[in-house]
Amino acid sequence: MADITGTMHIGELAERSGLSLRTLRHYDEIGLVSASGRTDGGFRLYTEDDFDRLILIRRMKPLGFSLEQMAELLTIIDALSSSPVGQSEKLRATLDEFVEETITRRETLRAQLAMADEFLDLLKAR
Amino acid sequence: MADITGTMHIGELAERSGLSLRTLRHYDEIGLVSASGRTDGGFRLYTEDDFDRLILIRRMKPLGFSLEQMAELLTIIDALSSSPVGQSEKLRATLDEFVEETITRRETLRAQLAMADEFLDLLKAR
DNA sequence: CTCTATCCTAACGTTAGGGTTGAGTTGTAC
DNA sequence: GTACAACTCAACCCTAACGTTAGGATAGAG
Repeated sequence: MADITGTMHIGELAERSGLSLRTLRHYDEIGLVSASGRTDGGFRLYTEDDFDRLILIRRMKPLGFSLEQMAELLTIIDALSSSPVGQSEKLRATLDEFVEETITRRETLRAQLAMADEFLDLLKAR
Repeated sequence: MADITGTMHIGELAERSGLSLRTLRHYDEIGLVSASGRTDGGFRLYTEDDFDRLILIRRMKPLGFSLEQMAELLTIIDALSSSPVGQSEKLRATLDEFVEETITRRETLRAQLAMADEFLDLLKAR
């Protein structure tokens, strides 16, 4: 095995993250969260960092970002945290755009919640 | 023409409902909101009632029901409002199930909103 | 070894529409 | 009455984000 200590198979990651096996394989396929390694037999091996990435993604999902956008955002965050202390204006600008987008989408979510309540009242009135 | 007074073409309905032409045609195709008539030339004709149905659907959408489920619910509501005053236990039971489901989904929406806020905090902390 | 749970890839299916094409329809303008 | 712009039609292909088989291979306990 590629014995990186503290790795898990896809099943454990699925259970811990609450995402389906299919979803995890899909994320691996498109490169959103790739398995950090493989066993000799071909089983995906995931690390604790992979888990963290997934949690981030799960929090992003309700906002309706595409998987591609999420990948982009993760790339930016990674790059920012390992950048030579300064000199990353473009990254920060893009990050700020993301923050703006997120605020907008959050507002949409709030509006949807309101609509849901209206709808519930309507249903109950029957 | 099939001159039912107070009808509109698909374009007007689209504008008033905020839904796309494609969406309206799709809803017609699957029978979710069918045009109440057609011109001799084949243009869809929609009534004010069709508009009301659409508004209801728009309110349901954020809850994540499938179009099929929405169709079912609309059928139930229609049947209930035109039933022989009593005798509609099954319908009412199904309606109650819908209300339950709606409450659950509303809760999910609320949780997602919370996740969105967590995510925003996370982003801003960078 | 063998058994069972878990994992693999490959590939087609699904939902809710978006976009395009080429042809027909409406209603206004003359 | 005819021209014509604006609108509409059906039919098609396309997309994202998985779900769903199907048929095999692997892991690790006994």
